[in-house]
Amino acid sequence: MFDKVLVAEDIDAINKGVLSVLADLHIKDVDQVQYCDDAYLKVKKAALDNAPFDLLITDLSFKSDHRKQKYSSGEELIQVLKKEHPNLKIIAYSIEDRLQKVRRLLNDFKIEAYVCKGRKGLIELKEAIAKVAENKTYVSPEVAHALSPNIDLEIKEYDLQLVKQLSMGLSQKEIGTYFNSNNISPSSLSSIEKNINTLRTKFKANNVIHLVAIVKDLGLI
Amino acid sequence: MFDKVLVAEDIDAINKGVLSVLADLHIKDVDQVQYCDDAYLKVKKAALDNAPFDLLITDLSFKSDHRKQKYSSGEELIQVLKKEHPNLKIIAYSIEDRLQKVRRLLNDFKIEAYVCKGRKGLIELKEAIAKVAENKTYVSPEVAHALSPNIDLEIKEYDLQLVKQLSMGLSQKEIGTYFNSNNISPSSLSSIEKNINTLRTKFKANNVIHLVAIVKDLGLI
DNA sequence: TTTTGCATTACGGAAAGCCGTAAGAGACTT
DNA sequence: AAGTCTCTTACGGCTTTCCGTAATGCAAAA
Repeated sequence: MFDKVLVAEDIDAINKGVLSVLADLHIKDVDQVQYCDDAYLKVKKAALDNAPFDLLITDLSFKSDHRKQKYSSGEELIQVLKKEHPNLKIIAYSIEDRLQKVRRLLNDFKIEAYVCKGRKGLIELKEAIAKVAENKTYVSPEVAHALSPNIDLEIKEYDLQLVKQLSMGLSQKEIGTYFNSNNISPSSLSSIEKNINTLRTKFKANNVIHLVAIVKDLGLI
Repeated sequence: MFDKVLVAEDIDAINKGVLSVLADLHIKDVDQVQYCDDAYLKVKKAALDNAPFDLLITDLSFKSDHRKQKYSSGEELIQVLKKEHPNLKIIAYSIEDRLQKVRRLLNDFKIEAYVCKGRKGLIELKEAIAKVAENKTYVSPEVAHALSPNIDLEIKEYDLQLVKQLSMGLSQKEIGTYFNSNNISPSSLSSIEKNINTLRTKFKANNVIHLVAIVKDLGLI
């Protein structure tokens, strides 16, 4: 089991819940922060002191407040820590259940576990900690299928860009010139029209406004 | 202080945090549910048994899962409980910090306190419980200015309807006939165009897509 | 090389949306 | 009663979007 664990989570109530789980597991050396930057600093400091953390349990989204932060999201924190401290194991503990995000964290950032905050989140978290301690990985059942290779419901990066630009108020012509100057292809008005049309039927949207609303509701942008 | 308290909150970690606060306050009789419907039933049952709850602490949004629910949000729960059990005091405990929502809960639904989940949420919750026990109200500092009378940034119900219909994919002409058949005035295409235009400048949107995206981001629809 | 398939681009007519102007309707003042 | 102000509606020209068709380019298959 782990000796030294850091918990990064802004909401104090959740923090308390996570700490209780660690207490259940008889992990003595537990530290806790409410800002990403603090997490980064604590990890750095512990490594310098030759007493590094074994495990980081972190939220993904942190409320912003008066304190200016270098790292404002758990994802940024994870990315930098995984690079600078590859031995640190990381469990993401988040309300987010979007498959694409889960996939990126697991496949690209190589985190050890992904646990969804939910009705049984703490139970799953406990299980995740045990698995990770055995050098295994863990993913909450709600999002476990994120890893199955045959999901084609995902929206491609290009389409995401497209809808995002639309949501930011650009006309289709403007998007074309924007894509063109940023070497994003295809960039012709015609292709953009065509792609938007495909997305519209894919998402069963009556028009572009509807499309953007749907995609926003799905949390894709 | 309160004798019998019910906590409605889907995420177990937060639930745990809230319960620890109630334990700190030496409140013995505490019950806890993870679904709105369960909260409703427990309150009903307790009232029938002549042992009603004094206080309900409830989240506003609940994750939906396999269990079909009659009440799917804390707001619906609050609305019905305040009507059927006017003596039950209610504290909303939510991540939501939109002023309009806070106002509606406090002014229209007459809840006793509104606490934002945040870095000091539990401390504020403790304070809120104490205040409410003294028949006072409490509002978290982050959203306290929701009650100040001079906020004119609010969007009127008509405009809300308008943007909502747009986000649902109706054309402006369709919205006109819809408004007409539902006795919402004005309903002419021209007026709808005009109102949309006003909203666009108000929210500094380049076009209607942009407008809907902005309004959705603000959580107004 | 030729063929085939797919993605990209071009174009043009129809529909929807944008915007300015102006006419009608209702309420309130003088 | 006439005037004023505001909200609503109507209309016309212009732009953007929509959608079908067709041409071009490119790469894998034959």
